[in-house]
Amino acid sequence: MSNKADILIIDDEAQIRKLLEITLESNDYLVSQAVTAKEGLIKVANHPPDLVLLDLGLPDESGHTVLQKLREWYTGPIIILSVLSSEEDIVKALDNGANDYLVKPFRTGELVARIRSALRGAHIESNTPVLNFGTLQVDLVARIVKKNNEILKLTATEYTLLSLFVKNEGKVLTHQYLLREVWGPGYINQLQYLRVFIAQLRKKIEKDPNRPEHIITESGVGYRFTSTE
Amino acid sequence: MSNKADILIIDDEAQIRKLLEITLESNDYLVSQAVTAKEGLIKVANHPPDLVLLDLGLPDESGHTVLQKLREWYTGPIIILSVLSSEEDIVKALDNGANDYLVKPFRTGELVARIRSALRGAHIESNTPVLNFGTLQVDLVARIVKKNNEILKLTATEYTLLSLFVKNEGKVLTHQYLLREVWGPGYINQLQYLRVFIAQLRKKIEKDPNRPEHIITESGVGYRFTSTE
DNA sequence: ATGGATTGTATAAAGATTTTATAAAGAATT
DNA sequence: AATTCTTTATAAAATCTTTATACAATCCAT
Repeated sequence: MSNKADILIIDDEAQIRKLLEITLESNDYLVSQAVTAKEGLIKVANHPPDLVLLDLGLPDESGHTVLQKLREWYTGPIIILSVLSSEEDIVKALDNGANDYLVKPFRTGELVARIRSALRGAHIESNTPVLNFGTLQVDLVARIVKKNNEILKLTATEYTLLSLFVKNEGKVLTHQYLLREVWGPGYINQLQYLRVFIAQLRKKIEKDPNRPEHIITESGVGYRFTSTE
Repeated sequence: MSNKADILIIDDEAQIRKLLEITLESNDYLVSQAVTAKEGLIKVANHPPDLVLLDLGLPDESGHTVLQKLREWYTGPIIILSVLSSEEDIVKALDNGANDYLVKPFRTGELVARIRSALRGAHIESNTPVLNFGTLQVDLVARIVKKNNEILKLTATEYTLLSLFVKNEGKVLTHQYLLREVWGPGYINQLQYLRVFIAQLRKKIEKDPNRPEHIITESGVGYRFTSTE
């Protein structure tokens, strides 16, 4: 366990990656690299770095999409590097959870200072894409749910519902909110949908579906997800 | 009771201050202002804001010095706004503890996005506000009430009533007001409803429901919620 | 201070609403 | 065409709200 911070560069331009590699390594960082969005997401999931440098102009997927996917679970700092200099792009990236945004070409000294600043502000958190709730495990990246280490077969709707719950552990989620998020704004009156799927989810994830420990009913309001510990 | 973040502007240019004031207030922030370094430091000390916007070109003292003095104890986000665009200035400010650095003239949309990002990182918006009243805890966002750290099971009506009380701690709430807010305008004569639910709430939240410490009867008028400390 | 009127509390059964369980019909996917 | 998933429907169970009644405390005029 070295105390060097490791930084993942996601950028398709070889030149930029080389420049960043040299700059960062001479500043005592561990550097890993990814060329495509897909590769980047896999690398972050397999070995979450202390910081991500993300280019918005990737060949396979929009950088904004990558950012959103990362932010579903990755809590470390993400700094955007991009040739796009419009206010729209900058605001969008920052609001999607980027910590900083530098327009290419950038000055390496400034980049390194901004990296230092971002790492300083980063709270070291668990930061694993796998969330544990007693005997229940939820992997938000792989979209895999396990009970007692056995993979559960959830339908798309069931998974969407469960992911909302685990991302908001402890909070009461109202019927309306859940219906809007899972089925869309036009379905906030279809309370019955929700009831059926809550029952199905409980049947799958609870030890005893008749005495649920994870999905708690808040009568007249909604449901709350709790961990048993 | 407002949860607006408050932002302190330290800048000697009246024009900039006015521009920032209008921009920030229209984005629902509370704004205060200081014209000199000295005034700025005093204001931060007297009432630490959630975020500081600091100009480097102050008349009485260098912005870098102000930054260093602030960082001796102030841990909230500081964003530098400056006409100085040299890498040296930027690196110096960031290494002195600034969270971000924008070169003037800046785009207001970008500034506001960077403010949101900085506040997000400072966990100002994210942590749900938990109100403490002795052994009683109320989390209005998660909709969870705890007594001695145990989650209480409140019905929807009980929770609505309690939330009115905690939002108006110390104030006498009249029977009429409570009936109108909880049951609706058509129920202001149903004093009995209120009495039943006050009794139920007391049974759940009070140490000794016969000698209530939180929900105090104001005979002939209404009820008042108090914290025991 | 006493007694009657008002205001407040305690309790529980009746009524209404909400939730669960179950399963069949309809869509979508493979 | 078969399988899986989603929607709709219905009945039963559980929970919550309303209503009713009895009793206690407080207030106020005598």
